[in-house]
Amino acid sequence: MTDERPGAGAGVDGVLAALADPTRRQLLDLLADRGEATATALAEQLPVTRQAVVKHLAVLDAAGLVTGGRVGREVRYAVRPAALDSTARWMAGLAADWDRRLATIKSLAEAAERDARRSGE
Amino acid sequence: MTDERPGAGAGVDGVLAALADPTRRQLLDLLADRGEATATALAEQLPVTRQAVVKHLAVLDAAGLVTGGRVGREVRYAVRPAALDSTARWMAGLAADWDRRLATIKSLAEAAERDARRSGE
DNA sequence: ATGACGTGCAACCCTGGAGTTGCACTCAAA
DNA sequence: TTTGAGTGCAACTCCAGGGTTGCACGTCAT
Repeated sequence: MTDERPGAGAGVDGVLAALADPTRRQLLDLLADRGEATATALAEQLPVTRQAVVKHLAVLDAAGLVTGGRVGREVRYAVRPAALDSTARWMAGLAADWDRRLATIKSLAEAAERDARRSGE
Repeated sequence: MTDERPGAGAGVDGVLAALADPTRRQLLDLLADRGEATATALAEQLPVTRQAVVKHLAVLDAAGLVTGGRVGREVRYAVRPAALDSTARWMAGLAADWDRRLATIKSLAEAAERDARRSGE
């Protein structure tokens, strides 16, 4: 894992799914603080087992929110803001799109009502 | 539900949890297209029951992504971009924050290394 | 008034994922 | 070469939630 998919804005649902879990968000926060940490170290700061942390890190890694690098006999994980950032942009774009569509629909509805008022009543 | 909590940046995890489900995203897309629709109408466009749609709409409503209004014997739902937009901002802020923290940590590490190199070796 | 349509409620499966435990493996230091 | 710390793998439990079915309740039109 930790593969660098180049054209990937496709990771959005992965990021969303990853961010949906509170423990995972907490994990990311811890990582952002320390810069680097091993699964065991992180587990000590959380009310869960190391294994649980490992699984979460795997999910985060698959979502591109985190990278794991081996140093000797331990594995250091670090946060990577890129995926989060791109998802944020995607989301902002979506919000803008909704606004656009809703505005269009609203204006159409108003026009239709004007027409109806003019001819029918 | 559909309560307008004013100071709410607290809805973020609600929005994330809501957005984590693909069906729910699809539902939001359909709603953004039509502007308004009933649960039954939406269910016809999806491979799931009306009941499933109702549950999803309840979740989306609780997350503030959707509003339900009663018109006669039917309930019209509409998308509301506000919550999505605020979450997007929150996310962008978080990404920026991570960047900041990582930069700080990196510079600290480099400084420490310089020191070590100067005195020790 | 009565049938048809739309909604609401409740009980019920069933899968996925969060979490655990136990053990085997690897690497570094004594 | 042992000893211990850190990791990896696998099987297992448990429950939240996505989905369904069935029925009761309101609401509009005829």
